Amino acid sequence: MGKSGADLGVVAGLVRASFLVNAVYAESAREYGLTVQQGQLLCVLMGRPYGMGDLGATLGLEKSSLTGLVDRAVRRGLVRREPDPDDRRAVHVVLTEESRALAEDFYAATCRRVDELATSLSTPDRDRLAALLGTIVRENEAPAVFLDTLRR
Amino acid sequence: MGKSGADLGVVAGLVRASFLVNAVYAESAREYGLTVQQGQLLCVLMGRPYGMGDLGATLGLEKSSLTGLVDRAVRRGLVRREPDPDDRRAVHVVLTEESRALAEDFYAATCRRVDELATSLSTPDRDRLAALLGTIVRENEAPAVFLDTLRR
DNA sequence: GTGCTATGTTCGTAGTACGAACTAACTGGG
DNA sequence: CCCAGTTAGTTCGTACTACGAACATAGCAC
Repeated sequence: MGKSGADLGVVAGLVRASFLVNAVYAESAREYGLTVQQGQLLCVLMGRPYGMGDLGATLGLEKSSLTGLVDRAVRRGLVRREPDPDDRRAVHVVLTEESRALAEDFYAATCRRVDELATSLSTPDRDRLAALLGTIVRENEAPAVFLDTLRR
Repeated sequence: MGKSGADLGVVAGLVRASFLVNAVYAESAREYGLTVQQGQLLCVLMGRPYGMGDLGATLGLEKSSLTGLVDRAVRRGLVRREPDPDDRRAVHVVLTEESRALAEDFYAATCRRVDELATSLSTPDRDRLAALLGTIVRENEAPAVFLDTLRR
């Protein structure tokens, strides 16, 4: 079976829903004077500091791309590079004190907006959708680009 | 209720699933020597020609951004600007003969990859997911950035 | 036919993303 | 101890993305 029947429905649904999420993410970022990538960086770093290597793997970027992203984020005071005490080549990228609040506001605003995309669903449908997407995310090892642990 | 319980599950699920879809889309585009935006442009134009205005609305871009995207696509022979016979200010952006095949290959490859994201779901679960995402897409009037009409 | 609006383009700026080439630091074998 | 090879990040050049402001034309309404 695999590729027949309602399959295209799933595919088009996923692609178009992604398009909506991207738009909402961009709108949120803009509201906070961030680019999408900077917003994503903040959301990742809310969880914990990362080395450049891990950060690139998480965001799906080449290291050369990441250097620039972090440079610009440093210039805007969003993050800091801290030396790794155990490895003088490595750095830890960390949120600054000022940007932690910004990151949390951005995160909350983005959650609210994404949540609103699903307002037309009933509570049980939301739960079903969450479970189905959860399976996809788990099976494909989507990195922690957006926290899940602040529920309630 | 609104913001309690498993809500964050839906939000994080949507955001992370989008991240997966974006990655897959980028991988597909790369395989065909396209940028993500050029791939998106081809997918939109597969349906029908668009004027710059409609195209910007569909892709969520300002007109000034679109001019450049179309310029580069023209330079690569992906699309053509045709004069609108009824309005000498307006143009229709159209796929070229050569790029139609490319667009269809890209579309098919992307479908395959996105489909693979959901291989761990049972057929009824896929149908449920398609229905739930369909509701979100419909309620939020997601534009036709990815065709849905080639279903069997 | 003279203002108003709509359709696109141009220009300047900032940011994104990549690969190739590079530097510095760690690591393991001898 | 030392050196070869690996690993962590940066630099550089190129192409592309996206925006707003300012612009030129063409249609439209009165």
